[in-house]
Amino acid sequence: MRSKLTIQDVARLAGVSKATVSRVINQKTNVNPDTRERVLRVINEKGFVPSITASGLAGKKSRLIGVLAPPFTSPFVPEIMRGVAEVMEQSAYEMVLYSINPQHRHGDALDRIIGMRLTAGLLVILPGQLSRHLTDMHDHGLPIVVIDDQGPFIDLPWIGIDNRNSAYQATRHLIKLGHRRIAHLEGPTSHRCTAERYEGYVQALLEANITPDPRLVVQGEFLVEGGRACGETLFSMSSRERPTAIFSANDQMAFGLMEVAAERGICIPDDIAIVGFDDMPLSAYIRPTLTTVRQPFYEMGRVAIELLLCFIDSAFSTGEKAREWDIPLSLLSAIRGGMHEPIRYQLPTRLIVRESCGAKQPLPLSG
Amino acid sequence: MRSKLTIQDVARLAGVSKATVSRVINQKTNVNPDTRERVLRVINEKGFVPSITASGLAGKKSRLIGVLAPPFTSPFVPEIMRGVAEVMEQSAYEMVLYSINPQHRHGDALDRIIGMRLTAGLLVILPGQLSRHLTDMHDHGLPIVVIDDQGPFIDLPWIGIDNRNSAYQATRHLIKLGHRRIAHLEGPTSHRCTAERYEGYVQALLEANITPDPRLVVQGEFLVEGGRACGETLFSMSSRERPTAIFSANDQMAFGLMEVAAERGICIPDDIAIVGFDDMPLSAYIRPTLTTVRQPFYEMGRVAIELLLCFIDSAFSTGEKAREWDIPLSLLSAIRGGMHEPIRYQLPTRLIVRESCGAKQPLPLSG
DNA sequence: CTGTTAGCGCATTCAT
DNA sequence: ATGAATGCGCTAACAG
Repeated sequence: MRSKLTIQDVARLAGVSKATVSRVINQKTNVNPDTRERVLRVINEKGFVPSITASGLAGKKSRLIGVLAPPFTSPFVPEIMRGVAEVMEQSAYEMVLYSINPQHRHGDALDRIIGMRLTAGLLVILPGQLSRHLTDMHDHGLPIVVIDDQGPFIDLPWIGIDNRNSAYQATRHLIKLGHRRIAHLEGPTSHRCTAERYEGYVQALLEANITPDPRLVVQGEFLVEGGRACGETLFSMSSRERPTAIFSANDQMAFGLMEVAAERGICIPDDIAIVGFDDMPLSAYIRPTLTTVRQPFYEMGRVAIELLLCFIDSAFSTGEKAREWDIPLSLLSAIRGGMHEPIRYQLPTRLIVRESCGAKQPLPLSG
Repeated sequence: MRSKLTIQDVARLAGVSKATVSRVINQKTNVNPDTRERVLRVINEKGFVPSITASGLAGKKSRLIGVLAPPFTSPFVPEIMRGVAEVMEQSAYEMVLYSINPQHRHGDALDRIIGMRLTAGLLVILPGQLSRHLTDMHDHGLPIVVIDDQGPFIDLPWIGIDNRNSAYQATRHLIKLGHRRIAHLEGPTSHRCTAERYEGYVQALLEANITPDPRLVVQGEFLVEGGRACGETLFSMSSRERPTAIFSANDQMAFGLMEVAAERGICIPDDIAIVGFDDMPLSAYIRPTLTTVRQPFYEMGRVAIELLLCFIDSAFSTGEKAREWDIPLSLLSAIRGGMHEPIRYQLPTRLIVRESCGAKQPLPLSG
């Protein structure tokens, strides 16, 4: 193994000064092409890798990106992280991972993280409510991008989906299949997406001249158990009142619903049609397979981290096009132009039609 | 947001020297309790957090732990990471995450990671074969702990399970249920665990005076698709030759098996009993629920990171150029507790009995 | 016990 | 276009 080299060593071997080596490393233009070549050869031959620590200290900028995420066992986190990791690999940054339990207060942890000034920016993946700390940090210049399910109502650069419209499409699908008595499993009120998905549901009903029936809207906590409870309630209704279809605000609750249905001998989709939300890995495997709204988690991760790197770069350099991202021009100009409207990017969802709703084949979402 | 403080500021506010502040921060004992108290008060009041970057540079030791992991979408990674993250939260270290695609050659990535000397140690989660780089690094003093499925045959501190015995127990369970024609779905030969699990399978057969039938051993690549192919093969056998039970070397292939069974109207467990390996989240939900060997992924993560922190601490506490690569042999053996045998922890697995094997209730593993 | 001094490896002025 | 000098925030040696 090569023993560790410093810029000093490279400078000596290449017959130049440390400053010149530093210039080459940092892609400065004011270097003689000849000299550059010589330095680069030494660097490659010896396998020199600059110390990220020292350069961070000296340059007053870090090459680490902090990622705050809930425990990986949350069903959607792995997919988001896959997108994040792929982009990070291509970048010059490394990722520092902070696992945050959303149940606990994370103010302290945040303080520690920010206070350390270890990272050049923060990607925050947080379901549920957001800490006020984050807005403070952002206002003071720390680049932050948030992925959450709260909808575009926060004051930070935000990546998410259009919950309202997605729910609208899901419900509309059921209506187009002929259902009139459509129930809705809400999530907890603490999540803003709960209200949005509910609104989309109601909107679809109204458009079809169906009067929303409050008895058909029941609430769970986004967990299987809550779905079970709701199932017990709904399936106990008299056959005249019982819904013929259910739109669940997430897949997990739909699973609970399906369990209860199986136990009671209620056939899906013949007796009851079900549509979920999220498209978890399990949803394609459970029997019957679950029709659901797919959230583009992988893309959300990619876009979020790309946006964050954008911020960081433009914070460092004076906005010269540092890289080419597939981010809409409007967004880029917003970033660079220093506009004061918050940046919000809603990624498109897609209705994945499977067995649980009784449709024999996928229908176009916009149909 | 508090503006950034340095040790300098704290020193001034507390009326002591920078060195003293540093001593307090680093829990040195040679500080007057009174002085310590005063410094700590200032630190807390002002919310001072030392720069991990600067201290890393000056102290020649990093407070970052590198974690090399395959993409999070690998089914077992999230659980391992949960264990890792929980331990990290309690420690003074931060985690730098490197996502490594096991398909690609990861030598380059490793070089970059190691060369950067960013991290004080490495936790490596790698299915499949291990890079030789890692052993080199370790021999030169970089603390490393490996979690993999290769069995205890590598020269690095290792956390894993007893594949052979686990497979033995799984097969034995099927035998105790009365099965004599038991097939085995192997994994790819590139994984050492494949051979081990096969050995455990054969051993159980032999102990029960069952002659292993080579036609009943088929191979997949640990993926659902491979399981499907194996299913086609096995279920096409004549009723006299067809196995009555199958032990699959992992759950994913068992899923493929179950799909084919469903398509052919073969009933699990009445027509065929199935046991898997891993206990993936899906395994408890798929119908029928899958009997399988549970790998303690969460615990593996915990134990691995704890062991690694142990190494790192003991490397630091000996004080002598602990982070240099050309570490004295004496120190290396000290890290290993003076023993020269490599450190290997095999965590216990557990057979989770569910519906797919036909047993009506859990049987004790040791029964 | 505590203050002083000297770097850690690099980026960034200044000079030239 | 290049080299010399200064300092990032902190730890570690050495004195007192």
